[in-house]
Amino acid sequence: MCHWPAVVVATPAHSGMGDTLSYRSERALAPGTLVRVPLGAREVLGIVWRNDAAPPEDLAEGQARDVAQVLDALPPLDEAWRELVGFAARYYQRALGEVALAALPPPLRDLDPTQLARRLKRPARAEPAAVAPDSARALTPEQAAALEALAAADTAPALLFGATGSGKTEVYLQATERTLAADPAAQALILVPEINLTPQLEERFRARFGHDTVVCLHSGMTPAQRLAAWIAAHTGRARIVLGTRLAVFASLPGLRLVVVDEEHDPSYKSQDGARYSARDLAIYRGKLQGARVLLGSATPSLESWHASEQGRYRRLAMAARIGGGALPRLRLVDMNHQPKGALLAPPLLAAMGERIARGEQCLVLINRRGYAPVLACHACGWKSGCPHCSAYRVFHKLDRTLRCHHCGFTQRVPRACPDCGNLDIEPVGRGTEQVEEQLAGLLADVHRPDGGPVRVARMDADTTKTKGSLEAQLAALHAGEVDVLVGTQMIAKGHDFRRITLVAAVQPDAALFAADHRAPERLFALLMQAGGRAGRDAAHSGAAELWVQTWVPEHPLFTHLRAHDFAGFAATELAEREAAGMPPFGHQALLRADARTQEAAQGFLNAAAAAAKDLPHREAVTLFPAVPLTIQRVANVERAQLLVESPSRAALRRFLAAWQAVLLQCRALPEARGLIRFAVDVDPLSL
DNA sequence: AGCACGCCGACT
DNA sequence: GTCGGCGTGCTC
Repeated sequence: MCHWPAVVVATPAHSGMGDTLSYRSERALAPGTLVRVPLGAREVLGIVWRNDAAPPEDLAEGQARDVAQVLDALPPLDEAWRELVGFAARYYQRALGEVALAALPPPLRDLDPTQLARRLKRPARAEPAAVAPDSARALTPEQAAALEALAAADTAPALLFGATGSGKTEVYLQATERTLAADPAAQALILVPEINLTPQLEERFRARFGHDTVVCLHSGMTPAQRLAAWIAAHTGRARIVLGTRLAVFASLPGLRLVVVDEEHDPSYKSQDGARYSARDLAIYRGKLQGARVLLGSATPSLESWHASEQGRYRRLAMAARIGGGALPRLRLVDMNHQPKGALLAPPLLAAMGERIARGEQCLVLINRRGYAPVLACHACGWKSGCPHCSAYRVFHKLDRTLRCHHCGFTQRVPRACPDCGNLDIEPVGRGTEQVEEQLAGLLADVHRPDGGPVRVARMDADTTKTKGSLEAQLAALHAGEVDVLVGTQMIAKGHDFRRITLVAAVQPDAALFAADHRAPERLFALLMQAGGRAGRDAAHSGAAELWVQTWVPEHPLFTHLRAHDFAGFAATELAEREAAGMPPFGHQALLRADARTQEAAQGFLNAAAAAAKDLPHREAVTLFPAVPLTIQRVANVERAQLLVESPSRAALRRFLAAWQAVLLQCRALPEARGLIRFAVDVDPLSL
């Protein structure tokens, strides 16, 4: 008796192969079983998707090869997991095999059954479950109400709309606690947007639930750590998985609760490979597996907010800060009335000086790292363009380099203008390095309570790239060794800074006029989040301020920000979206192309549009002409995209599915000569 | 995606 | 004369 398992292996959609490959096996293999199968000259990891009684008809006699090995030390991946992966592949227009294999921890790919068995036998590290005494268990009335609502029979996803400092984390902890207590096999998945945010949450969860109950899953872990964590989740030994977007694919047979913290954060959308949204998949997974889904944010995505307005999600609001502290007061600085060229306006500097003199801390936010975004020659007009990208190289003064932030191309700063030899080349615009450098001088007259000079520190991707440096810098801040912290948006996120009473956004205006329709939404979230860093200590919160320097103080975004009125802001934005047929009222996908030349990229896209003429649901979608990306060339690759819109999500998905085969044919067309790759981005975050 | 096979430039 | 550049094609 012979079986014909249909096996999924790692083949991208571009391979033009079917979803599964048929192999031969002596044994019946349950769906979800991991196997090693021959593929060409290699032997690769595969997942049994079905167990067929006969080989497919189109497979010539004797063409099927034998399953090489069965990794049966591992329980098969359950049906819910396979359905999640299948859905993600269909929805995001990628090959099933690519999504399925990418969802497994990388080391699993080259482990034979013996090695795997050894890994499984390895006992869990016996570290003491240091359950710390818990000080934060007392709930505010709003937290208690949110937890009660979450426990109700209604299984619709819940949107925890909680102000910064309202205690969302405690709600996550107690929701998890209740979930685990209700069922000895229950598991919980906690998603956070950034690796940086896992350590502090990990600590809180481990303190409450014990060390071995919790495992982390994110791309910053070593392959061996990831494998161990994945196995612990898959076998049920770990009951809480805490991780970034890739953790949404963790195998969790007992999943009963999914938390998506800061659900509005764009990091949940993958930008390469299958471009999935971990937040959206978490919702789907919850439905699939009968798990509660809890989305948390002080500034929800307009998609989630809209769903909660319609009643598809339950909205649980927590407006009050723990300890009754007030949210920071908005201070807008109209830059039209400030001295020309001022980096920080005098009133802002004065306010910072007062705070520092009182022993309080300030945060200065500027969303550009480096010293200046461009270096320019005023004699001939030369600018520090990148030879490989259509972007400027950023001037980094500390190491005297010009660095392209897109392709990484780095050179020493030229002594003179490379074009005309003029010695007088100057930085244009400002970045974190410059703000840090100048602040020391601007605050020279200010003294700390102990009489010492003001201490300014900078935190951005450049100062935190070595391991442990982020932690060290945060520790220094907590210890009060820093009076002013200058940084990019990484300092706005999540971290709990007790003694900060003033947060300043130095030049946020660019986002107000960006072509990207989501830019205001992101700016609002960033400013709310940044402001939320101030006044977390209730004793100081009365005086907490969020300063924003702007050339357009009359912008409606600021009116809503001043009132901490997210609902008002969302209503305005949603009205605009509705009028324009944009998400969440309409649905979008992008077809993106990378090529040697812009002509080839656009040639492919336009040919693909033309070839879509007779496809199903073509009349339900709008195809726009191909256009170059804002940054048209990166690392000598030309980039273009084509927008697809439809009022119907289902029609869009079906159209895209039918289009896939056509796209493969279009790459062979003469007008696509020079095409390097293409990809479909469903529900893109930026156009 | 890998990994083969396959046809044209600078090296031991 | 070979090593190796990446173009094209295949993988049950």
